[in-house]
Amino acid sequence: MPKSKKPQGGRPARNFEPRYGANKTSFHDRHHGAPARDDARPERGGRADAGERRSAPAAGGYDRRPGSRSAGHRGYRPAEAEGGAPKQRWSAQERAGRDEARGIRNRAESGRREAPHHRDERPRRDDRGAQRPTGPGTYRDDRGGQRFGRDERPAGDQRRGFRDGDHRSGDSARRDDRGGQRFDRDDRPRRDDRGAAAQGRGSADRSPRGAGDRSFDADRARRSFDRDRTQRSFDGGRDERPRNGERSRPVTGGAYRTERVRPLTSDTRGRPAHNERPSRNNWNAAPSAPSRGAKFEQAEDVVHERLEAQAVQAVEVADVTFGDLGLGSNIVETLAGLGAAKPFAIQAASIPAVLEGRDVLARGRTGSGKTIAFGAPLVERVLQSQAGKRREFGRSPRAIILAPTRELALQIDRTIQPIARSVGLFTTQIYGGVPQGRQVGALKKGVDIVIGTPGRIEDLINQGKLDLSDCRIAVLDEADHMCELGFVEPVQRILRHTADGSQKLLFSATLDREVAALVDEFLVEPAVFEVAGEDQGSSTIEHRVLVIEHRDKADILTALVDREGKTLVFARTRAYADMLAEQFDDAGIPAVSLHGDLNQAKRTRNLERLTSGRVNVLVATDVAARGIHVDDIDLVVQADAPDEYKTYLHRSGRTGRAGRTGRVVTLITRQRQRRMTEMLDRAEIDAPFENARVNDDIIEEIAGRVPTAAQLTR
DNA sequence: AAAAAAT
Repeated sequence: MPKSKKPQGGRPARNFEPRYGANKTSFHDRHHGAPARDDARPERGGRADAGERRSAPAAGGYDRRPGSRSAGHRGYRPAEAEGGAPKQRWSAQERAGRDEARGIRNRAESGRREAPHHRDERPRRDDRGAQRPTGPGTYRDDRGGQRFGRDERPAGDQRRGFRDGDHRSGDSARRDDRGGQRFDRDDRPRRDDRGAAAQGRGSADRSPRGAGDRSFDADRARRSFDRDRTQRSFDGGRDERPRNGERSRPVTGGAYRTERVRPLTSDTRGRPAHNERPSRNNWNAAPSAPSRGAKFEQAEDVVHERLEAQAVQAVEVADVTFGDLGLGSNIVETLAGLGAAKPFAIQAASIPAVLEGRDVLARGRTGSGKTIAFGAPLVERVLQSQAGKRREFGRSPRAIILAPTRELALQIDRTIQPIARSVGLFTTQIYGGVPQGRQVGALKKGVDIVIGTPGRIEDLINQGKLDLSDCRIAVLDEADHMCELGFVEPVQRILRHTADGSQKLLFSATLDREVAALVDEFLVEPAVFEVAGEDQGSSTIEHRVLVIEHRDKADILTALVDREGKTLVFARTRAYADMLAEQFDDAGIPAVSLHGDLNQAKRTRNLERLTSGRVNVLVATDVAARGIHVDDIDLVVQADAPDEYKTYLHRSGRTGRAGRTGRVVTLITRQRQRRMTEMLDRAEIDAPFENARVNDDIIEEIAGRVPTAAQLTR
């Protein structure tokens, strides 16, 4: 797409959502199907505000618009861009997503064991097919299901009004409004764009798969075509894979199709908590789905069968190489240099799918190699899409990777940059807390892959300094987290700036229905992967819970971190993190903290101090809970127990990475035992609860200090 | 409560 239409017409039009008519109408509609509680939401104010602004852009908009109004000044944006103001009223889609996410969280936190009728207050969920009498097919269905049964919603809900029928009607309506120049895309917006990216530019010859690549892209288009035609019948008809128990887990993500990497073992554990756990089981409902165009079905099924067979025999996995998966030799070499000689399971599963151009949802537990799983094929694909083209000065990015924290964005770049550079592509980090200058400078020179956090990325988009219109791949790392309340809206807006039909990759160790809002709007027939057998039995992390007296807490913590290896301590608040770091320091144990109250320089430096081993103790808030990889943290201490099982999983996942051993200890008081039990149950973690006082041997043991060694080190 | 933009 020509760059020229970007800053002016293109982006604002893209943002504008004519589907719902005038603001007044949507406001009315908002009330129509929405329960009263909606009115109490704080977001409402913001939304209404945004809507107002948008309705009178020329008048009221300026005082709030950032940046200069005269050309040549920093932050200048042409007035026409006003229509593309970032803040908008919530679309039905967004609200659906928000409710979705909120519902999941609420259930996770409070209602897991509640009776099913609990959900009846949430009609949208129910008719998602969860309780549909049609049987397991409802769950299995990867088309209607994946779209969350848009055909099934009760009439009258505005949300459904938009979703009813082919979702493309909504898409094209929006496109129509953007102006005539986009009509050329209307018939096959998503697929064709993607196909063009790979096909039109000589990708196939470069691909190790050769001509196969071309057919895969064609396959994408065909599949989507098939889906459009046959969605209805799939909705009701494909019951061929009834899985026991699926109907009893209505809440979970059964709507997604899952292509298993290997047979699931955790499935059989039969924990009661599974009922309400929005993860694992339903993601594994079926190995591979014969749901696409029949012609290509077979080829793809073969691929998955192969993976499955290999995975069953763990030994056979070792036979797959990155090259086999479709990555070029430069990339393979670089991966080897990064220490990834052979693909991990999640990588073996997702790399081919990404290379095909499919949207992918993937869950692999912490430390299982997700970054490479999306990063390596992403680079390959960007490369293919540019094959034969000159890398122009000032070209706009072809891929974007979003992460929830700056440290994670940095870390992802550290992994992906060498891969990209090995094939002549450039990456840049775009995150807040640092001056824009360098980032903007890099963008001006031309960057192929952008890695960053939502705030700054959106900021630069709005300043007209980042153009995502040519961005054909978008990755959300920690996708479920990115779909949480404060995150999802900017993420959605950013994704809307990417090219029509851009490929979407969602990765997380705890991927669940929380991503529904995004999946619904942005993904087309995603492949869904998880690595089977990722239960505690196969984990290398040992979990323990210490039940302590509150007055002992400080001393016990100090005793726990007074040890040889690297220790990561999690605190609930920034202030407490600071306090603990200081306390440890005062006790002669060098420690630093990591949290959002620190400036970015300190954040980076403190994390680096742990990585480099200059300190062995880092006290962090949940800013460090997800994704952060420090090689050899062998003890994670939760000074405050987390509230959410997902947080527990991510925090504890800072240790025991890539098969190494690690230990997690959580401190709780007696009063918290019950909550803790429930949370561990959701996390599917067995951990002994042990009473501990300040000088108990158990603390020495957990710290890894046998008494004698302790004496030696003192 | 934390995180994510800058002001």
